[in-house]
Amino acid sequence: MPYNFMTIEKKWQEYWLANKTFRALDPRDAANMKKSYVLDMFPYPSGSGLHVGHVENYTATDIISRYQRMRGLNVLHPTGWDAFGLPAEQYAIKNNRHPREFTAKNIENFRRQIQMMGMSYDWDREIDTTDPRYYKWTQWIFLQLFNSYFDRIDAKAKPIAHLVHELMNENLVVAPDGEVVLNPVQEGMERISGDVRVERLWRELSPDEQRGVIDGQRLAYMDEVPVNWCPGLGTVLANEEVVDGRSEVGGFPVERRPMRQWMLRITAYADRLIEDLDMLDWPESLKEMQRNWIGRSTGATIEFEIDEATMPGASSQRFAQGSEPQAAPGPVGEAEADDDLLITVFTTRPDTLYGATYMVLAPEHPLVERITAATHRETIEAYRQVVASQSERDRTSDTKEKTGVATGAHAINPINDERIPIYIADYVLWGYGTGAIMAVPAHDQRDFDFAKKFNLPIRYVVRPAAGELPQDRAFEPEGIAINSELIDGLPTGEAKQKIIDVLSREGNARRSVNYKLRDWLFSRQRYWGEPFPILLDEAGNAYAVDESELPVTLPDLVDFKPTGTPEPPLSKAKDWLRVERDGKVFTRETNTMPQWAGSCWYYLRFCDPMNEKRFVDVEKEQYWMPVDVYVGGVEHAVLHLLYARFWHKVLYDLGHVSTPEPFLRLVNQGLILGELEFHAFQFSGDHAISTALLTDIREEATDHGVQMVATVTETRAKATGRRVPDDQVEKTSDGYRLKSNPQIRVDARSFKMSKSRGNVASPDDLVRDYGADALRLYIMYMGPLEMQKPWNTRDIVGMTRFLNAVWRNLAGDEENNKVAQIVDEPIPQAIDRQMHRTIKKVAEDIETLRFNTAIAELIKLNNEMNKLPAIPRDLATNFALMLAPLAPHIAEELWQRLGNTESLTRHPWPRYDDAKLVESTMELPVQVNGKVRGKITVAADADQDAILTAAAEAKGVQQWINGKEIKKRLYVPKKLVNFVVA
RNA sequence: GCAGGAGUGGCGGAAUUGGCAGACGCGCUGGUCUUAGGAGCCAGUACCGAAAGGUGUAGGGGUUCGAGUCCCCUCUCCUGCACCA
Repeated sequence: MPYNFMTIEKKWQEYWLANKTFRALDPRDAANMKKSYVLDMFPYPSGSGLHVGHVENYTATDIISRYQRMRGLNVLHPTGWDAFGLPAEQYAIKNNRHPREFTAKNIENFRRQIQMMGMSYDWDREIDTTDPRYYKWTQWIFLQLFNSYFDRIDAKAKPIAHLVHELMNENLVVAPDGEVVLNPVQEGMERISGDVRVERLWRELSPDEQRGVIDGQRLAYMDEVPVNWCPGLGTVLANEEVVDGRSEVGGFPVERRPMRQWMLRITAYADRLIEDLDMLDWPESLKEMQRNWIGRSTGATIEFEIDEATMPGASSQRFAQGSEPQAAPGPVGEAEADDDLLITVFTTRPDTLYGATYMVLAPEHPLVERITAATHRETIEAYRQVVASQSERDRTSDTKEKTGVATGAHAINPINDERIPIYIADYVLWGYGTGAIMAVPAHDQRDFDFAKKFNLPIRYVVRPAAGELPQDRAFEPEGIAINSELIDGLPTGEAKQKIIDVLSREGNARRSVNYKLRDWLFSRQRYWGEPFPILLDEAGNAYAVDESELPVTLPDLVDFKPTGTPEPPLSKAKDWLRVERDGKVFTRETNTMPQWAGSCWYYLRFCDPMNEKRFVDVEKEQYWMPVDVYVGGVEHAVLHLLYARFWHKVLYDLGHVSTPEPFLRLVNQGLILGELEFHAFQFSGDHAISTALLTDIREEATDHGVQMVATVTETRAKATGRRVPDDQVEKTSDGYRLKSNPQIRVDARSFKMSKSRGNVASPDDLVRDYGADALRLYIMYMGPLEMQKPWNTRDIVGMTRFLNAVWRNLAGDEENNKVAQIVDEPIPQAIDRQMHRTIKKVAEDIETLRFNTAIAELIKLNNEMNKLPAIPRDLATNFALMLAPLAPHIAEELWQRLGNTESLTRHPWPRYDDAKLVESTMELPVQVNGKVRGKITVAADADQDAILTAAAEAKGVQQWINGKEIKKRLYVPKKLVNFVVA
């Protein structure tokens, strides 16, 4: 009869809850305890409940937390619910329920499941992002963003009030493009009057202009941008919610259309978000993902004049066009004045300027209408319409041939005054750089392909430092400049500098930095999200709701369905909508915040979750932050983790938090895949196929669900795979084959768990069948935390056996009257040494998150205990303590049965004695020419000569060295002996 | 294409300042106890070989007394990004 995990686990879960065992102490109560903040990525409480991936995540941090409590640390280990979001809302609409009701039910289920796993959260700190007491502060932080701007000189956020102050004092002035810059007079320069580009003083602006300048600087601002509008769902969608031009939920078509939206100025933080990665202990791959996402590249912006003599009939008449372009994120303002027709390009290779033989504008570029020759208008317009109708995916498909059309206009290359034609083409993206390029076909493969197709000249201006120039493709690496008058012979690095220097004297170029990152589209036309704390006047100007009026609660709508138009559902809340302030009528902002909002700062709220006066108490924030270990899935590598860092930095700049980064150490747990599947491949019919012909094995969706298919190379036919049980499969030298018919090849692989595949492991079922402790152990034992690994239910039984054996050794089995013998005797020397080794190893392994080997050590020690006729009490005690972080329920029960009355949660981790680790003798392998031929056992303090002598005489060694010249005798201390013979 | 990670028995995986490859678990084989066992216990389990011995960490080459580990080349798989100028 195995131990009754059902009863024991329930008992201890109730005990922990009732006694608030895992409460973190506030700094004032913590004396001089060292703190540790151990955080999970808190769950979105979906309808399908806890996933084994959650269990992996939360078990890992639970082990760390429990271990650190035993180490005497004050541990903050909280959880909560990231509960706003589209799935709940969709479900509610479909089932005619309120999302709040559905969300509450899901939270309850998640809480039950998490508690059933024995997670040691401090439940007094539970957070729900949909609770007005929480989102009050989400709104408050939004107002911090709204009321701040990014000071480019100090590279940090400051209050808008400070900006106004500086403008009024004329330390800052307003540039023609609306940017705020240092007053040149203050810099000791004179303002040049009559220049179109002159900066203006604050007092020279009208009130409306002043407002425009201020609003244009806010970190939270409104702008007209193209968004993913999904008429079927009646909402905009984030890019990640759009798959192949259709909504991920429901599969409705998604179109790009410009809408006035709230944006957050994350681009201002691009550099700091990259630089500060260096101070973080995060996986290198994840840092790289963030760097790539931000996509910083350095180079130059260069201005090309348009040759107006070549624009016969070009007019400023507007084209009818579907989508309006987004303002260029590039640092150089657009040339607006009519007499100043310039194309600004960004390039990372200014050294190839002599090789620029044409230019390309993105089809959406506003200059296109102004420069297109009358003779080209029709083709240009037709092309622009084709592009506008294409989905993002069609447009960026990599197999696509280059397309484009000429505008008939020409530009002047500023370095050599050459006239070059201007095209539009969809391979130039409006959203990146300035939306225009100088095309250098000799040194950019894309330009090369385009030039070939349109018969444009290809001029090599860089040669490789060694070797030949290619003939049939672009030469992209750096090299030595050629055919480039001013820079001939210069290596690429110097050539770049010189070109920029020369051109910048004329004002035609400057060094610049470009980013892929765009400002964060922060509003959604949904009901189930945080309302913006914003009032709009009749002109559409935004005003912050007074802090004293927070939270702006989500109105309790009966009809919260999308309107079918871009008008958000909140516009139906007529009473809520209208607000009067100081005799003026305002309308509330009816967009809501995206799901990311709540998770951008939840880790701060955990420090002080009940505070009604502040989002987090100063002292508590200083004590707990930063998060010491943060564990979660890699799916949040760029979105959540970038957004949260951004918010944190804004709060840091404004003095609200004390650290520049929120998460010091971050670990991604590896994905748990479904069980290994075997698929046998054959043609339809019974013809076995020569399996060597099978290639490109993959999944394919059919009417009957997902199935495996493979291409048969020579015939280009398809073979389908049928799933077979593993006992029908054998491994051969050349992959897996069917036992019954070795002709048939079997493909073995694991897939992501999914309902449609039917390979989802359910924590509820597993806990019922094996218990929480066994499940925790199994998931941690599967392999290293960070690694992707396949599920295998069959293996869990190993952990069940282990726990049963521990139970037999330490608690006995009362029903079979085999009560374990716990004796108050000293621990026998051999097992004592192993116990000390285990104490050391398990601690090290938990600290380095190698839970799999920690468990292996405990299994080994228990296997040794099996052999003892009776278990010494100290050994039993230490074993229970070591097991506690990993399998807490059984450990508490054993601890109690060993005579302790209090939970072991804060009992000190057992100590090991270094002296006990050393052995008096050691066994050394003896190698001859690097091969092990024998073993010797010698005293641990034996000297080298004695060891070598013993080794030479060892059994099994003699025959390999007898009669041979020993060239070398190696003794690697405490490792081995090696004889090198001729 | 670019970037990052990985490749070790039938399966999951151990072993890293270079030093006994396969810890530990699953599975499997034999034995034992049992009315029975999805329980327990004992023994075995990388491959070839009767044995002696030989061969083995995706493949090839190199450094070294000694390489899963370090260096070079190649292959495969995973993950992310992808016309980013």
